[in-house]
Amino acid sequence: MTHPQPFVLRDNDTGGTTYTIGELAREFGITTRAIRFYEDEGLLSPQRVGSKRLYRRRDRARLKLILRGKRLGFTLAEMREAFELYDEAHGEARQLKYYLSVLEEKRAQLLQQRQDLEETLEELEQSYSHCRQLLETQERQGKATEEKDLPAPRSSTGT
Amino acid sequence: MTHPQPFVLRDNDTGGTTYTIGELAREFGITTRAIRFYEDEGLLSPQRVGSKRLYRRRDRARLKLILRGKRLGFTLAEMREAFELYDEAHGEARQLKYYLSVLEEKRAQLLQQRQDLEETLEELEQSYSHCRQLLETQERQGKATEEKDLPAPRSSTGT
DNA sequence: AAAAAGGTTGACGTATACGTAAACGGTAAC
DNA sequence: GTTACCGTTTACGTATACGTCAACCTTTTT
Repeated sequence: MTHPQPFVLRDNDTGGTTYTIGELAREFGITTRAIRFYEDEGLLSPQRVGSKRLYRRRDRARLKLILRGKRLGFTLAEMREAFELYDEAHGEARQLKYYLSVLEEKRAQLLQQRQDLEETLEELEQSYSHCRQLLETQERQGKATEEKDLPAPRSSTGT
Repeated sequence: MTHPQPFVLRDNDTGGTTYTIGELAREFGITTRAIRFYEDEGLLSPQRVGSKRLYRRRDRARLKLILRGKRLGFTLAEMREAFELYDEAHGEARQLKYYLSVLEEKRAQLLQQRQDLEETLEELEQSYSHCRQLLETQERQGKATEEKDLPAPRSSTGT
């Protein structure tokens, strides 16, 4: 499995799929600035080829985790903590136990969030169908109305 | 229903349950500063009694919504928008339609978030049981270890 | 050789969501 | 009356997460 590769590495070949910073930025719809920032904050540590950063599958996976974490409201510091713990916890029992306690904490947090989410979704859907009912009633009554499907009908007498 | 109340209002009685800013802050575990800030940002508009703010059931409900929204990652600006739309949408079809489109957008956002959440929870639980297995294996092997249940076992040779 | 298209490191700017302190007003208790 | 406690406004400070230049390399294309 880990025997030396009998091939001559051609230039950019580091023995696996790699990505430039621009490719990742495009793929995930973020800026290169953001990706470098995550590195500054200790969340990524890509290889270097000359002065350029080279991202591998693991880096890409972490970036994915970062973005998902962000959507869930985790701060970059929290995620760095998590990554560090994960990296360090491969052995000693104390580390493992601490890691477990952190995981439980995060779990509780996510469960609370799921609760919030379900509640909000329900209210949102109630609001939605209530609105649709109102609309239907209106449309049956006043057929003389023009102007439909306007995108942003805020105030019309502005400066 | 809306006939004038035949009672003389006694001092603080505004005809319903009311709260001071301090009460709300304590109840929700936030600072009064935060509550005033939400008002500055147009998310709350309590009555005034003299110079003091007086919060009613509706204000409290909104505060609850604000805090839940925050836990879900909504910005204050987004929530103010939502409140304004809700308040304005009680009538005209155009407003209602716009409101509906916004609701759909939010719904999509929340569904994505639920997806993220479920994925994260699953990975977290896998990580959890993997860790526990590691621990059990270790404990069966090395019984000579001391020091258990340490809370934060980070590096010990710091400055 | 010159331009275009990527990459690099600073360094400063910005929006959000408050924290913190100052300086003041009202009122209830001692 | 003064201490304590609650409230008020004004204003500056701060952490997070980048955006936005600037000024500079490479490498490739023309």
